[in-house]
Amino acid sequence: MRRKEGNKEADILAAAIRIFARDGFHQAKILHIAEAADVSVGTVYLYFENKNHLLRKIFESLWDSLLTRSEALVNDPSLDPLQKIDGIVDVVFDSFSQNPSLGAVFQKDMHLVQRPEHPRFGDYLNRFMRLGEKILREGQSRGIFHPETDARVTVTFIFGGLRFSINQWTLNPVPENLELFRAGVKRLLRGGLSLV
Amino acid sequence: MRRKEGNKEADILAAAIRIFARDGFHQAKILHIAEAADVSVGTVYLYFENKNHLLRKIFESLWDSLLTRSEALVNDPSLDPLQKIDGIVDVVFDSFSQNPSLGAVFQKDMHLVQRPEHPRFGDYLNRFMRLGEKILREGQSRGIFHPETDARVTVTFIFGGLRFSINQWTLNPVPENLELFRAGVKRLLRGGLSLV
DNA sequence: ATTAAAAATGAATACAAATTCAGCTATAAT
DNA sequence: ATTATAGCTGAATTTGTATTCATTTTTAAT
Repeated sequence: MRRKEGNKEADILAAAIRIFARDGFHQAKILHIAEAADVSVGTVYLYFENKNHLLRKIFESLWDSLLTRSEALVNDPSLDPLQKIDGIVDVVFDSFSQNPSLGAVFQKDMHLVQRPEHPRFGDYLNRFMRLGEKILREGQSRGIFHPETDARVTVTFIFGGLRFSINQWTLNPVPENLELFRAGVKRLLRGGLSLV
Repeated sequence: MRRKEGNKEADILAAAIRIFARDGFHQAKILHIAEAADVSVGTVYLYFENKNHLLRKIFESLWDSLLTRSEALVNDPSLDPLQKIDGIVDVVFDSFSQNPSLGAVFQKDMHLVQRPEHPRFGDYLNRFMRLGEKILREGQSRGIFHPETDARVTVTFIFGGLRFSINQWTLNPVPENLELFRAGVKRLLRGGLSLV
């Protein structure tokens, strides 16, 4: 028998993230992913059924990580709602800080898996949104958030803002800039623009 | 000679927006666009060089409209910075209220034209962002916006939030929901989440 | 009525790239 | 040393669809 050397599955997945980030899913060529992973084209198909599965795997593990961390945060009774909002911002930024390419894929290609034929991915997003809404409603019922805030609308806006911010950061992914985004977003969410 | 009947160019463009919105640019078939526009495949190529040009035309006219209206708003001396922020929100929502499909394309396919080989589209986005930053800095120098707000970061977040909000609205594009988004976003931007 | 040429058609073509698979390679077991 | 077989390769195949263009249709002018 022959033994597998290294971890080709992980190498291919990491390469796919880089190539999808650079070229976008549909422009990305399997040959380029194979080259970036230092394997042959055929090997990509030994580990992944096809190109679409590659993308789905990327989003599955991303959502798993985002949801696991966010759920822990939301259910932590030692945190107040404002700390939970900051925590969600941290969860999202920290999920991409070590892998800017993943952030670019998250922005550019999420809609490719979010289709009626793959309800799983719609569920992921809904679960994430519901966590956000839960924080907002908790803050409202405790009297520390504006009562007239529409939770659904606000969470949608925040999700879009975070996602695009991450994508813009990936254009020049230096850690200092991510910290600027992190602080700026928290500031805006807490207090808004207006001084009064 | 034969005379053109109707306005096929406009019909094709409108059909392309619908099909791109439904299927995404790369999944969309020229045949489906032709059918939706009630013309033949060949006719699409009489009016547009190729599929990419179709997408570029959509974004060109969208950006022209967004920038023209936003520039007028930002340069209106009768408005204070907070009114200008509300105005930008209105400009964006109003640009899609009559055509939800355009909103879906704006979210899903913008990155396809935003590439180094088409600097024009990078410029459009930059111009739009600079208008937003101008409003924020004006508000800060007038002492009505938080001085520690980072204009670039904040504008990026707002842009992403608006774009994703529009896209979520297009999933169920009833006017009442758009008004919920409009009011909710303005509320959040003005005062943030926290009551204190 | 006939004609000229613009407008429109859609079957045929071209082509890019995803996917396959027959053959090759490396290694664990004997 | 030999063998069996899992792991890997990449040229050849298949597939899907964008694009072309020879042909047909329409209508304005004569």
